[in-house]
Amino acid sequence: MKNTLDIMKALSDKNRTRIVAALWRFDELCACQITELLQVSGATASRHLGILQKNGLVDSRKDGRWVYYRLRKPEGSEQLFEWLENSLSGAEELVTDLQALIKILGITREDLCRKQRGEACCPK
Amino acid sequence: MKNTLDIMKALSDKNRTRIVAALWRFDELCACQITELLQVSGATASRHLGILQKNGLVDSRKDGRWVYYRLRKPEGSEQLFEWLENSLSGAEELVTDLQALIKILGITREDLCRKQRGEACCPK
DNA sequence: TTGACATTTAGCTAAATAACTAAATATAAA
DNA sequence: TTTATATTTAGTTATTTAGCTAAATGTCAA
Repeated sequence: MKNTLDIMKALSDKNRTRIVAALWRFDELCACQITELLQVSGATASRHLGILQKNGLVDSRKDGRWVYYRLRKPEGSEQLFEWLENSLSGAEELVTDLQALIKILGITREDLCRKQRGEACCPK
Repeated sequence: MKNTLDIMKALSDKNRTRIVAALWRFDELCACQITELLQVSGATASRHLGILQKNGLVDSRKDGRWVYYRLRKPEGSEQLFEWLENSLSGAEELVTDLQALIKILGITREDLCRKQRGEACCPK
């Protein structure tokens, strides 16, 4: 029972659902791209990713200084994700996120991270 | 998106999930029976029922002094509930709840409510 | 009409959680 | 090796939420 509740709790936060939805569209995203998408501090993004990972909803892969995340549907959660995907289809926030992600992916990771430190540098 | 998150939030509380599971077994239960099952104050049970109702997960029917609740699956939530039912099947807490409910349903509502006021009166 | 009583609402407290900043860790480049 | 930097962890604060008690509401029965 605890596990069931934990999975729902992990998914019932707006920022974490936005992460999941982003990973539906783009197979793999790095922490800094997700930080940029959510417009929160890196530490906050990291915590949300940690909660998703702890509950088996994402996997991470370290590549040098970057950590990449991708979705992982826990055993037996197919129906939950089908519902979630249907239920969220067309959600305004996620359409906006998709557009933002396209821009974010057009920036090199180096520039993106520089941007996050506040040094003006990137194409808008 | 808000509605999707609200439904998951409503379901990711242990006591509220116990209410939903109880209503899977027994079509209709009154507030005092749910209060007895959860072993919380009447006000707390009422609040949980209110949250479920606000999010369209239960319906209520008033009969004199008693209010009866039954499940209502919101449009398009079939997969969510299928997952929830599978995911919770065999959960220890719910097996215990089922046994408790059988006893609770064996007590008249009058005695039950007297029991809740602390006056020793009921068969254990 | 009055009193009893099931349920809900209001107001409070304690615990959980999301956000931040700063420090720690780990990797790459100079 | 030293410096820069991507991510995580620690520590703090603010918000949310679950629980309680007490008061309010609505219904039944005397």
